[in-house]
Amino acid sequence: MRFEAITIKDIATALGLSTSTVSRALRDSHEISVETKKLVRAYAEEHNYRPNPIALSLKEKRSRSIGVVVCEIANSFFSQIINGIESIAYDRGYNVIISQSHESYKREVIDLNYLASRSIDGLLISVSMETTNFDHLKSLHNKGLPIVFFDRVVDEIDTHKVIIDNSTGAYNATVHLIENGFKRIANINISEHSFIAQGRLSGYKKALQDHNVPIDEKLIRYCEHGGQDYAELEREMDALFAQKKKPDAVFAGSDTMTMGILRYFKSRKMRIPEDIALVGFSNSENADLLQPALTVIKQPAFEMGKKATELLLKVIEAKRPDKDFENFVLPAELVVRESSERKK
Amino acid sequence: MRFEAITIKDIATALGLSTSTVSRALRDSHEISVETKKLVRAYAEEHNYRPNPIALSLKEKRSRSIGVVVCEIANSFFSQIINGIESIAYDRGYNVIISQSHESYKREVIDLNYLASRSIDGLLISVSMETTNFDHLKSLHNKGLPIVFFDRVVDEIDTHKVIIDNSTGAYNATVHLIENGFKRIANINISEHSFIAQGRLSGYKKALQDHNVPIDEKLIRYCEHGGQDYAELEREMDALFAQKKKPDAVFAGSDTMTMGILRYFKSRKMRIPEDIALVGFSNSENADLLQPALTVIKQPAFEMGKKATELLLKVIEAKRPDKDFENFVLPAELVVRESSERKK
DNA sequence: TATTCACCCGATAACGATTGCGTAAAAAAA
DNA sequence: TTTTTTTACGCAATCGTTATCGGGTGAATA
Repeated sequence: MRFEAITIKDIATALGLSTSTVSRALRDSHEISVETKKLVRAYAEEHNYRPNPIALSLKEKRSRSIGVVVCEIANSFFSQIINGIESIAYDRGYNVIISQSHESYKREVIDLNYLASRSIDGLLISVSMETTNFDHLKSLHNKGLPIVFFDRVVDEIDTHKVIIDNSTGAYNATVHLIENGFKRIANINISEHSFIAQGRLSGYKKALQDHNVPIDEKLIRYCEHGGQDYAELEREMDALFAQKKKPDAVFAGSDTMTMGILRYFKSRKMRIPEDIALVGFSNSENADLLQPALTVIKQPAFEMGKKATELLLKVIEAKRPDKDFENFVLPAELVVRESSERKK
Repeated sequence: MRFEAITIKDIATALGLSTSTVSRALRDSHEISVETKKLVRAYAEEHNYRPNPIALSLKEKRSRSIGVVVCEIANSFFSQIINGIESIAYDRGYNVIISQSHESYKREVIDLNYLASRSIDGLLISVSMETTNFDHLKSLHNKGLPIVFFDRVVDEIDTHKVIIDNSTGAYNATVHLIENGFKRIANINISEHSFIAQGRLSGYKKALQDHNVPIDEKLIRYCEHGGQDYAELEREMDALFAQKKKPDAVFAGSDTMTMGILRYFKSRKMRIPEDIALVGFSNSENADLLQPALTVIKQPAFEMGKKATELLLKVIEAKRPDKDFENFVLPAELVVRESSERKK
């Protein structure tokens, strides 16, 4: 079952012209007479002619499509980013091919191979949490594939990057907890190796230092898989609460983990914020409807997608390689709700 | 900045062969000698040769990509469906181009034009809530584009369809409310014209009839835009509660509306389920974390995406058109939680 | 009258890969 | 030895489009 469309050749034979003439007429070349143009345009319009993008791609050596790799699209933060990406790509005539790594390094490598073989013009990627070796990305980058990193970026590759100000976001959240009277603030973070976790950890530590709260390394824990796997999160939480000096607040380092921790507390009948306060990174639209309404650090995901795409298209459409790369930093916003209410 | 890959021609000149020989060697043709094959394969391997999919598409008149149109990807139900779609498409070597209609008819038409111009091999679509005229779809279908509908299907177009058993889902939810002692059960539904709303409404009515609860048309309301726009939902809810005989339970017809209604109740300080019970269609992963934990009708979204994709690929890859179309119906599952607890 | 331009258009090659057909050389059969 | 067959490869067309080059016609200029 195939779906056949009208071609320039069809128009040419129908009107007794050559394909070159038809092509030029449609592109409004000055070397075609006004009558011929009219004739061709009318026929094309009538038969709903659309240039074959595949033929164009082959000729122009560009596919007008960009690849996107994220860990998971069923995650508010990333689906909002994708909305931002699509909003720009769509306007500029690019289509977007989305792949999910599901936080697996292996899957990320496969995804990239696949995208490269689909001859994408450029790549937008937020690397998986498992990824510590970046050779697959370096190799593509060296071959000249335009790449823009967003959110989880790779320091060692020199290109545009769009990130959240993780450090300030974490700082503000931690300060907020300190000011509300919490003393033992735990930090459950994503993979220790990740760029994101490092920023968030530094903001957390700086806030404690600035307020003369001692840093207790036992209150800092990491989930290598970012809490995609609830069992992993549960293990880390159990370890955290098995300690003698228990935390009175938890600051969570990702959307999935924030929800997972909330689930953990509820299952253990821990009252929030009376027994334990909770603040976390989250872009859920419904954080205000949760029990309790959650204090979150919200990230400008849509803007991030937009900005990353704009930068990528700039590189793709640049006549000559530009070595002047941007490191664009977007602010995170603290939204205060019940889950971090002042200790009585 | 362009990203150049090795071609068959490069291999041919490097080895002093013709492109035909190289092509045949790579496809393991019997008319190429064993040594030549070895030579070519080794060179291709070493230089990481990948056939150019665009050139193949042009030759084979197929793009190995399928278009997907949904209203919104930042919606658990649809992002889970997309996960299902990708899981199959990926394995079969197809890539997926996703477009969002944002529940706008106009945008849906633009999306389809765009996808058609990108020469997709097939289309998976859940039509927008605004869409009542299906000419844009009929036209593509008549031109031979393989289409499979999912969730929000179009009756008048004869092709494969994958739907949820909306009627039974709604029936079970309504019966559950009746059995828990609720008497005046309102139904807030999506656009009245939609296939989905009709199924859900019929299940709702049947449940009332089977239990001798009178049907009160004043308790049935529709949101044309499906609650994407909170103001619209608010207007309908205000109208519902402005009545003398107020409802004691609400059954909501979509994910967005369920969340919107919960927000509405909370903002009016209405207690759930004491003042008003709530049950709704929702695929949110976190319905159990809400206040109160929400009784939902959960749909097998991932399965739906898988099934629809399998059917589409069957049509695309069929040698000859098959007129025997499936109407695949998936069950919805009622998950009981606090928001519909028995009246004291 | 001869030359020079515009003007308008067609033929051809190219993008990368596949494929039917043709053919030289080697091997097998007569 | 001659003829036939087999082996192993190259040529060229094709998919749809555009860029380059070249050419014919008629009018304006020398």
